[in-house]
Amino acid sequence: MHQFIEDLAQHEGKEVTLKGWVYNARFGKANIFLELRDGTGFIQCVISQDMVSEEAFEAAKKLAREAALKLVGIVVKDERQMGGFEIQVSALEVYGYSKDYPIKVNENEHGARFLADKRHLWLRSKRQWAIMRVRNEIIMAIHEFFQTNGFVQMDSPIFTGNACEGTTELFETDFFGDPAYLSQSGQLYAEATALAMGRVYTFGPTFRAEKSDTPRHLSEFWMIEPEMAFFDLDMDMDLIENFTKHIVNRVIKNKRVELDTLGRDISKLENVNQKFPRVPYSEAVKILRGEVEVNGKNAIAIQEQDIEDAKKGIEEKTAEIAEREATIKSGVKKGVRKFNEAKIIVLRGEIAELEEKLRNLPKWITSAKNFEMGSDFGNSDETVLTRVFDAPVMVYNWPAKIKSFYMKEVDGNPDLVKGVDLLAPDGFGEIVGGSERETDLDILVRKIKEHDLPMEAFEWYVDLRRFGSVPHSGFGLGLERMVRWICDIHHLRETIPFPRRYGRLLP
RNA sequence: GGCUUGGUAGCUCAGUGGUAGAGCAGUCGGCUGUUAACCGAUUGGUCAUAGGUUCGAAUCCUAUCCUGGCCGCCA
Repeated sequence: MHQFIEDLAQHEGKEVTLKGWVYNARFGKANIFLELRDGTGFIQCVISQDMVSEEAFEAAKKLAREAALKLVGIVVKDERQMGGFEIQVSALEVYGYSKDYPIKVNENEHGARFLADKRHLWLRSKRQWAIMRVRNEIIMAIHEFFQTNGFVQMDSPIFTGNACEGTTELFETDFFGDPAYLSQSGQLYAEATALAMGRVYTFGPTFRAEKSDTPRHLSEFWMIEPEMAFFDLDMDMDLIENFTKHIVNRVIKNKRVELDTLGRDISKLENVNQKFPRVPYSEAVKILRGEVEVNGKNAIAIQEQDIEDAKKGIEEKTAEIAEREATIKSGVKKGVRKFNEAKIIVLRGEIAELEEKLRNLPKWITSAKNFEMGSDFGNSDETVLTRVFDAPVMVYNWPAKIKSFYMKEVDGNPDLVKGVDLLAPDGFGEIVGGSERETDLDILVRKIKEHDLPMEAFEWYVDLRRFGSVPHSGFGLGLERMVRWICDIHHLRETIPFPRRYGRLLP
């Protein structure tokens, strides 16, 4: 039996056996410092020449990044270390050596393509480790929330015979000779199970065949879809708010080390602990256009300020590069030169990002200012809109024509439907989409026809309105989008172990 | 699908008409506690591919392929 790094505080001063991999190694004449990882954490292990056998020290000299080994040693308190402890090694045994490990300790020194090709190894990096641990915590928080609130998990099928909402492109497969499609949503099935079980949720993979090559899309992702009988839109929004708060607070409580590793500003996450603003679509449009301010903040003005900040940033960074280049040319020691050269590369990268911003922001402002009442928010519109809030914001009562057929009409205003989107702050955009469902048989049938959907494929769904139709609501959460927001990650490809997206099927 | 940035050593990049460069990784040596360790030395490149302009092309032009980013479609 061996111990795990995350439990070492319980073993202070005692001997432990650890099994893991060398994350990084530093070699001195009489001391070798191994940063060991075992999946539960990272810890520095010191191998001193006079504390281990000659054979063991010789074996340790040959270790390189990602070599696998067992080691025995004493847990020693050391304030300099990240976890507060280190291991003074007394014995070690190598399982497998490793040579020329391709991924650097600082993974930022690699391009996206290179890392994607090495995903099977990239997952061993500290940053990826932290993301996957947060992802797991989010999954646990989701199950905990529903399981302790009377919900039953009811899986929806992955093979389906029809396009559920009739819009998105699906992956077609062969089901004993008939065409079958990989599920793009479990919602319609969740409605059926909710009317059987009361309150349910699905938790499963979802597939979309759109050729969307963006930071916010995957071809295969995980979706959670609760559905509740006897629930209206207001209750749905309450649930979305409580659910989101529960997840974020549990991650903050249990995954602090991982969030710190990711450099996540936790105070921003703590902003969820306030009432989420609830804004009708029509009001959101006015905010987006800059016609209405929120807490003294104007959406358009914030973007214009961003442009000025970006320009200023480019000037400052350009000046700093010139200064550092002059320092290098003036003839300095190698260490100083190297330091400055590394800084210059980082600065150039930052300038490239700011220039990208300068190319985009004017387009975003134009899009926001000229936004037409009745159309759907684009990605940049969501970013601009959410900048005036510091908590997630719920936009509700949407135009019927841009939402799905199953959403319930707003009483007295059939042009609007009782849908709600939860938009995360800081430009992370839509995380949750939900609605109160249409309960009236005749209206639902009319809408299916209006959307040109094949009635025969929806007969079973319409049955739900024939036999004890009740008000019911639900929502869908994209798991990876939640991970992305909580971890503050730019691209969804880092939020799932093996991302499947347009142009990427391996590894 | 549209717009756009790039392709130079295993990795990340500089070089923009005149002899192919740096850091990291690798290899060798040094160093009594290192934190992306440090110090010294060293290996490594048909400058994406094809064609063109030129006395001379990594650099200019054309085409093709690949890549990063933004938008659209959406969770």
